[in-house]
Amino acid sequence: MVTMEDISIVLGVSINTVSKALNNKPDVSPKTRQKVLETAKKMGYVPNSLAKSLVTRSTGTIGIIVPSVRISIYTELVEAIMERAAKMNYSTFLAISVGEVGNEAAAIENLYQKRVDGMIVVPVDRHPAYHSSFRVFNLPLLYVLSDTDYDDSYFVGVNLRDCARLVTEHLYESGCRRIALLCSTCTGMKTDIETGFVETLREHGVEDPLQHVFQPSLSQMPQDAGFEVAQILDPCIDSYDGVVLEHEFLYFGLHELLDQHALSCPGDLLVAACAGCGRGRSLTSINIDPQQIGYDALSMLMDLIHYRNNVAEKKVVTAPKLTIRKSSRRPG
Amino acid sequence: MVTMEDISIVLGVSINTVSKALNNKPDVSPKTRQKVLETAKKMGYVPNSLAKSLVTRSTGTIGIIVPSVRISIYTELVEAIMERAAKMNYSTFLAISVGEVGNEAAAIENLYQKRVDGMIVVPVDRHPAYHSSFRVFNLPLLYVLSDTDYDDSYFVGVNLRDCARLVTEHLYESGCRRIALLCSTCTGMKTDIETGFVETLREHGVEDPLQHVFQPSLSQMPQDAGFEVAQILDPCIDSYDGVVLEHEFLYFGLHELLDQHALSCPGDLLVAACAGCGRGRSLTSINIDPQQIGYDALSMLMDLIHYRNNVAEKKVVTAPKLTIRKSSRRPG
DNA sequence: GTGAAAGCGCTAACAG
DNA sequence: CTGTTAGCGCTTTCAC
Repeated sequence: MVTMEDISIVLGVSINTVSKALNNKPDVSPKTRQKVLETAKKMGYVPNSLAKSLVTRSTGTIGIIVPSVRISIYTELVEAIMERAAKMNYSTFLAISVGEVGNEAAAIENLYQKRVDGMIVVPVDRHPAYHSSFRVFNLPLLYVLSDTDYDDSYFVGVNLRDCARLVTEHLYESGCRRIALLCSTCTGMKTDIETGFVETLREHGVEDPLQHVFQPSLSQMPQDAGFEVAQILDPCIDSYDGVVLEHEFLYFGLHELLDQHALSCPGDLLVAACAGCGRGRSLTSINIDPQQIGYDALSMLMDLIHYRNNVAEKKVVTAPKLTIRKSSRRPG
Repeated sequence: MVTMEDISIVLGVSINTVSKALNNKPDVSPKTRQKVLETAKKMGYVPNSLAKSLVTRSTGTIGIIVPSVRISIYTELVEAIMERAAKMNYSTFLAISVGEVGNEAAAIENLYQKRVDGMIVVPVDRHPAYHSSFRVFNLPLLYVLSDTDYDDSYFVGVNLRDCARLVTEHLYESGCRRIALLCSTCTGMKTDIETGFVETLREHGVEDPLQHVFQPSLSQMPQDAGFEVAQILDPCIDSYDGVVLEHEFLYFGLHELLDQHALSCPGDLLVAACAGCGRGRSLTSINIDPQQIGYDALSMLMDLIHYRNNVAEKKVVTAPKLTIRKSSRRPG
């Protein structure tokens, strides 16, 4: 491996003249710089950013932690963030929490060891244990999509509780009286959505709302979770006339179940999802724009990294917007 | 930030006793180790892996470069690799090439500066310029999914040219005589697939096979590319009785086009895709298992990292397997 | 068992 | 403009 020292020896200059030349610092004569640049290229020099970061205390990397990249919301979020970060010459560590707090915490610790300049995380629950340590690390941390209970935290996303309220209320208004909630457990969105759902049911006089919440026994992708939850729902599907989905992907399982029971979706049962990108589907859902959230999150993180605590607002929360589609429109 | 030195001062021991204790090295008395561990935790010590890596010359990170994470093959590939890598205590830098050689090369350079222990890349074309530099870097590099022209390269994936041949031949066997190929340009799979397609057409006596290849003017996601390509195909769709898709996602656009022309898919026109995971669709396609490829790739990379050039085989290429579904089955 | 010293590759003062 | 010195936080000899 060729180092700055190697170059300095070849050229008979000091090692830090090389450093200055290579880093476009002033205080170096044009011809020296020229020569350094040339021989560096000729010798195949590639800077060692470990060494550089060690002294500058900045690595030019950020960390992103999401429950999965196979769920479209997260996929798009990640790609949006990465695309912009790359343009700003930041590299990104990606980590997958699989919706488990343990993995999330481990990833956090790991990324801190790597001395990332900042982190964007989709938190799995509302009170991550590591939260407080970030102040002592003095490391910018940004929660995204679903917020935590800490009000000293930075956040970009939506209020999932409100999403659930809006969606559930919509089903009531559309005439549903017996509504179920289907959840997955690995998206980190369950808690808030359940809360909003339960509240709304209670406001409508339902006694024990929690019994209408269905979730898989194990942590699985929403696509798969949908099928398991459908099985749990199977014995009592007839007693419901409305279904709220935590995530649009859960629909795959439900759809199959409805088929088996010869139930039609907008006919016998209305369905609406709390979170979805809603591309090319006929499912009523809250429209979440992961790309926009990603962009906002990244620019906020960059502010945090560069100006520390001088950011305008700590929380950027988009108002939920319901897009009504076929799945919740009473035919006729 | 608390360092080993801080701990050593508090405990009145030498700094490298702390190092040994923290790293489970022998040559340290049980009680010293115990005390070090305790105070380290109490003081909130988190090792600085930059410093460690600088001396050990190993970072515990790998880099992955894919054209996009919004294309299911790559999504699953990435998630599979990351999941396993995390279990082996490797962190992963992810980079997106958007199917452009420039981005790919930039990402490579960047990751080398970060001194990753190895890289897995889905190459955008068959002769990446950076290839030769890897030997001088002595950095394990593994191409995945589609191979390059270098036979000193390590590779895990399929032979996309064979895939294209198999698919095209299948359409001929099913009775098609005028076959078109629809490509996207950002997946890094175009070249090989085009080659296989063109060869097969030529073998069947087609004079100028290239004129039956359709691709978008710009680099876009296959989903979107499908719509643009469909437009290009629009004037002459009637003259085809078979369509080969580079990627199953291109079907979205084609489907719309067929609708507009009141053409039915297995009826008037047969369709088959060269690459797809084929989940829940009725599209004939080569079944690629990105998860398996990811696993194989990672374990090969680990071998390269740990045992350098002593890996059993340089190329692991899975034979393409065609799954025939509704889209290419003549009705009746 | 433990400590002192050297050094990984680089940047950041400061002198000259 | 250029060179010298002193680290960044850690591991690695090698004495004791």
